[in-house]
Amino acid sequence: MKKPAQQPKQIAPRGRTAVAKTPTLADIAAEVGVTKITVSRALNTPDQLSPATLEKVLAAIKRSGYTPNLLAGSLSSNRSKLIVALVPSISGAMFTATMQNVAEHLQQHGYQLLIGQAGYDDAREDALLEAVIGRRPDGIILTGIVHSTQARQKLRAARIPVVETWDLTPKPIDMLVGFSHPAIGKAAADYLWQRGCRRPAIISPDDRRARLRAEAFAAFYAAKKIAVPSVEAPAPTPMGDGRTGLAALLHDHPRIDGVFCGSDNLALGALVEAKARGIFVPQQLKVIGYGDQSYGKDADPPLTSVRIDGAAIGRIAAEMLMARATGQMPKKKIVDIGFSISERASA
Amino acid sequence: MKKPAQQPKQIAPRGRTAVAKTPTLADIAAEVGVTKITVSRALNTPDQLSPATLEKVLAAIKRSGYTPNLLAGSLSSNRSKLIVALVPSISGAMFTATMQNVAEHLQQHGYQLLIGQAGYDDAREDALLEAVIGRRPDGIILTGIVHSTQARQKLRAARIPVVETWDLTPKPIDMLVGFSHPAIGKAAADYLWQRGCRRPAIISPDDRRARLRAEAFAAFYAAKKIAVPSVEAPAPTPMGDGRTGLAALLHDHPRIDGVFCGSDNLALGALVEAKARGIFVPQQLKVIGYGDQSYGKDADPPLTSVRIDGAAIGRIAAEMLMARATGQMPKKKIVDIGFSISERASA
DNA sequence: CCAGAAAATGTTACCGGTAACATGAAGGCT
DNA sequence: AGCCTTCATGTTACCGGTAACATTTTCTGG
Repeated sequence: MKKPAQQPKQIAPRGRTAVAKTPTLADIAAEVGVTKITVSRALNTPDQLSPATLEKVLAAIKRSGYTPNLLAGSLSSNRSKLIVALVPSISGAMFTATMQNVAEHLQQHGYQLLIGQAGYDDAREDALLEAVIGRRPDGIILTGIVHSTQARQKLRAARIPVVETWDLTPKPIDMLVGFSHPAIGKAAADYLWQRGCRRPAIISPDDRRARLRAEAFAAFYAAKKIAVPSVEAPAPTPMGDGRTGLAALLHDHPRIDGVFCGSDNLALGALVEAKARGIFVPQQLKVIGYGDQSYGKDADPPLTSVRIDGAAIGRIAAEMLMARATGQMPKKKIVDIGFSISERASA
Repeated sequence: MKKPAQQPKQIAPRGRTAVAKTPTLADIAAEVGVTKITVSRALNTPDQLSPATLEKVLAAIKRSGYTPNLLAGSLSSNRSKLIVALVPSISGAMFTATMQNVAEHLQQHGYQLLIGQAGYDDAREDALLEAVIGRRPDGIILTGIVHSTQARQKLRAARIPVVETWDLTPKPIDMLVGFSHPAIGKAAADYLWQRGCRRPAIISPDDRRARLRAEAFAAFYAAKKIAVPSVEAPAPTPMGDGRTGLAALLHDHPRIDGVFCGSDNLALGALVEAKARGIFVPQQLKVIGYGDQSYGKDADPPLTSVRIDGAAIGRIAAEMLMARATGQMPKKKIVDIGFSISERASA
C-alpha cells in the first residue's frame, strides 16, 4: 500500500496543488523508503549509492515516468546546464553551421542548447535578452554585438558568461569570436578592383553588419574617386530581391561592371537577372556574394563568394563557454577568425 | 542548546553564496523599505500598488540592473511563460515560416519561444525531450510525430500541452496540426501520371516523412505495374545531392521521364543536372519538388512544387497552446491543413 | 464621525530540488 | 578489541520567487 489517502477528506489540498500533480523526488523517495537526497544522488552521482539502493530507486523512477524538475534543480544549485543562443533569424543558413557545432560540443559536456530568434530589431532583442537572462542559463551566445547599453549592463550584472559572435569590437561584454565586416568590404572591393571593375555597385541586406561591409566597400572606391551606387533589401533577403536589385541598379546605371552582394541569395538573384538580360558574367559584369553557401557552387556561373568559417565560430564559442563552466578563463577572450574569398567563375 | 563551541568563522557567507551575487527581490525590497511581495507586484501587477511606492520600487530596480529569476518564479507559480519548439534541423527553410509565426503569436500573449534542434535521430530526440520537459515549459511544439513510446509516456506524464506538427496520426499525444505525407506522394504521382509520365523516379531525403511521401508515390505507380527507381540523400539535402542523384538515376535508367524530389533543393539540383546534360525540362523530363520555397520561382524553368502552408501550421499551433494556457480546450485537437501543388513550368 | 468596503501592503508557507555538514555502518590495521 | 577511514544515507537550511490569506490604511457615504 502506498496511498496514504486514508485521511477523512484532506480538504482541497491548498488550491496551489488542486489538480493531479506530476511526481516529485519526494514521491519517489517515499515509495522506495529513502529520503529525497538519495533519489537525487541516484540521478546525479549514482556511484555514491549502494548498488541495491540505486537499482530500487531507478526502478521506481522508471515506473512513475518521473522527470526531474530542472527549474528547482537549477535554482538550488545555481547551475542550469543550459546555453541559450540568440540569432537574428532562424532561416539564415549562415548561422546553421555555427549552431550545429555549438550544439554538438555542448552535448558532449552534458549541456543543452536552446535557440532564440531575436529578429533584426533592437527593441525586441532587448526584451528577449531580458527573458533569457531571467532563466539563468550557464552561458549566452549572441549573434552580433549587442548595442543597447542597457542590455549590455544587464548582461554584465547577471554575471553570465557571454560570447558575442560574427562581429568584432575592441570592448566585448565578455568574450568574442568573430571577424571584421569592414575588412570584408574592403577585401571584396580590392578583389574587384584588381580584376578591372571601375564602375561597381552594391546590393545589400539592410542589417547592421551588411551595412558595415557595404560602407567599407564604397569607401575603398571613394578613395579612388569612384562613387558606388547601392540598393538595400529587407533582412531575410530572398533571391528575388537580387533580381529586382540588379534591375534597379541597371536602370539608373546601365554601365556598372561589378556587383558586391551582401548575401549569396542576392548574388544568385543577380546572376539570374543578368542571364535574363543577356549580360555575360563575369566578362561584362562580375558578381561576388557573401556567405559561400554550398549552392553557390552549382550556380551558373559558379559564384565567387566571401567565405566565413561558421563552424569554427561555433566550435570556439562552445569551447570558451565550457572553459568558463569549469572555472577557467579561456586563453583568449577575443578571437578573430578572419575570412577568405572563394574564387569561382562569377568574378 | 546546540554546539557549545561557537565557531568564529562567521566570515565567508556559506560557500553557496561565496562570490558576489546578482541582486534579488529581497535586496531591492530592503533598499526601498518594503517587502519582497511588493517588489514582485511592482513587476507583475503594478496597478495593485500606490503610484508612490511603484515609482520608488521601479527606480531601485532600474538602478540595480536587477533581472527577475524566472527559475524561481516559474517554480513557485507553476507557469513559465515559455514554449519550446523542437525542429529536426535549424537549417530546414521549411520550418522557418512556422517558427516565425509561432514566435509572433506567442509574443502577443507574453510568451517566449525557444527552439531546440533535435536532429533526425531518435535517441537524441529522446534526450533533448527529457531536458526540455525538465524545464517545465507551458507548451511544447514538436515537428513530426514522436515515435519512442517512452518519450510519449513522459510527455503525457508531464501534463504539458503538446502540439505535434507537420505530420498526421490518429492518436496524437495531445494536439496536432499537420497533413498527410502519403497523400502528397499520391497526389504528386497522380499529377505526373496525368501529364504523361510513365517512367518516373524519386530522389528523396532519408528522413521518415520524406520516405512516407516517396513510398506513396511508388505505390501509386506500382498499382499500374510500373516500378519506380529511387535514390536517397542524407537529411539536410543540398542542391548538389539533386545533381548527383539525377546523374545516378540516369546512369541506371536513361529513359526516365519524371522525377519526384523530396525537397526543393534536390529538385533544383536535378534541374541543373538536366540542363548540363542538355535534357529539356519539362518536355523530356518533368521535375516536381516539395516545399515550394521562394527560390523555386526563380529557377529555370520555374519549379513545380508541393506547397505546405507552414505559416498556418505555426499560427494554429500557437493558438492551440494559448487556448490551453487560458484553461480552454481548442475547438479541434486535430487539424489537417492539407497541401496544394504550385504548378509552374518544370512539370 | 464612524462603520464598512476598497486599496495597499504584509505574513506565512510553500514550489522541488541541492549544498554542506552530520551520522551510522562496515572495513582495515595495529 | 579499539580507533580511524571510507562508504552510504540522512538532516537541515536554503535557492528566489509567488499563492493565499491576513492586516493595516484610505476612502465612502449616511
